[in-house]
Amino acid sequence: MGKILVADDEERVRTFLSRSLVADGHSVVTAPDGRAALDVFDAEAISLALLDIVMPYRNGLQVLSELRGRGDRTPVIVLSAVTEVAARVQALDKGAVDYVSKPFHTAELMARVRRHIVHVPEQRPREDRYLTAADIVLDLDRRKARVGPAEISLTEREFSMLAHLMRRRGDVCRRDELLNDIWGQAFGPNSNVVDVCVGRLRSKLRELPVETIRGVGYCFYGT
Amino acid sequence: MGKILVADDEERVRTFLSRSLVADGHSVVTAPDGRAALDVFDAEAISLALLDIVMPYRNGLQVLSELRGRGDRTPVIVLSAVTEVAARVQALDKGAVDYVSKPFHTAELMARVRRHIVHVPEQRPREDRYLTAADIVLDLDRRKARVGPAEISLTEREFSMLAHLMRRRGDVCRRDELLNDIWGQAFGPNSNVVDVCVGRLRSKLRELPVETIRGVGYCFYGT
DNA sequence: AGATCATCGTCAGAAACCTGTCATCCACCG
DNA sequence: CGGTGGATGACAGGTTTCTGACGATGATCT
Repeated sequence: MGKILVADDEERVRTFLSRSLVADGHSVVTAPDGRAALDVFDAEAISLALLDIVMPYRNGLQVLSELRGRGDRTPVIVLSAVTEVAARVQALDKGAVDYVSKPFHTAELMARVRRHIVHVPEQRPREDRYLTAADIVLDLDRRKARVGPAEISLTEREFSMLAHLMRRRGDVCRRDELLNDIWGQAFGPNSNVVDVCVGRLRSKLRELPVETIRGVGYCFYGT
Repeated sequence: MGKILVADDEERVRTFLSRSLVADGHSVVTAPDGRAALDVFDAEAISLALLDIVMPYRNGLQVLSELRGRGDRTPVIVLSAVTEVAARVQALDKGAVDYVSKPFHTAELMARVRRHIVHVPEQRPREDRYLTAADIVLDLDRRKARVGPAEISLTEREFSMLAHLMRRRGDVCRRDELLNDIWGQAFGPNSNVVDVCVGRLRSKLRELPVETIRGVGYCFYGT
């Protein structure tokens, strides 16, 4: 039976995970960075990998891509402190079997491990902080949008809305999808919050590349 | 080819999920409670199930147990508003492939669905977003037609009409066929909606390769 | 505490838009 | 030349979306 690879740059996390996994009856190898992780794959029979996203040399997603590129189908669970939906989607689409965000509950993680034991050229070294599209730079930490020279501050709702639209740029976001993702299910379908919010956004950011798809929702076009 | 089963006691959630899944190219069946969910498994080919935990008659976990008891290995994703770790662990140990807690983000859930689905649906393998013929590229999501450099937006009706003609390019579409396929049978044969719609289309898209077959209907010629 | 301010959901009216009908005109066919 | 079927422009009714005003709420400041 193969081992479980734990790759994380933090010593503390590595030992903690090792201990939990061993206590659960698995055998474990660890690696402190992406390069080392890949080396482990060459050297040992790995039956499941836990990869942190943030790591030196190669991040978890890059390791994942490289593995899949080699045709290696070992199940991978991606760990990350990043809660962004985009990261999750990216990881899963790249072939991770699961995505768990830190802080995680040990028992849950162990259950997920048990479950799965028996997978872009888009380099994103550390730029998780800014979301850019079509002249707009959205600062995810400060909740501000920069359009050319001007910096515009957004309210909570406006910010979530814009971020969502920008992440899914090119795709049509249905009204109910936006409602669900930004407001949660606390709203009846007869509310026009979404429209109002888009309206406010449009009046703050002149020339916002968001078009209305009548009867459906909105779409952020532009690269 | 199998469908995705959505079992949840809340109407709102069911329709929301259906819509999202359909938009993602899957076909969907729903069930309002556990008993109905099991019936669906007997009646249809299901390639993945989304089960809410809280449901009448049988809850999601019971449904899951019963399925596994029968030897059915269909992947199941458990949904729940319950955030307790215990519930998660239980679900995963019972054989769920994933556990997603509400409120969830649509894009993430869709990614998880894509991840776990057994038979990739042929409805929309994702490249089907554009329909191309004779200099015209039709964006099926945004309801827009691109002719050379120009992008023209279409109304719902115009869009359906053009899509229909383009898909059946080379064939003659009879008037009553179009009426039936696009408008449904709610129209008497003495209406000229079809003509008007084609007319509007022709005036929006100059050089539309659609010819009139006198006494019969219309035909999109061109490759 | 009281005052002030920003945020945000609701609402109602306005604006924009969609779409079927109709009357009229035109092209084709015999 | 008459007749039929198709094209076209105007219009009206209905629907969707936008927008500005308002009030509730909660945070911040004095």
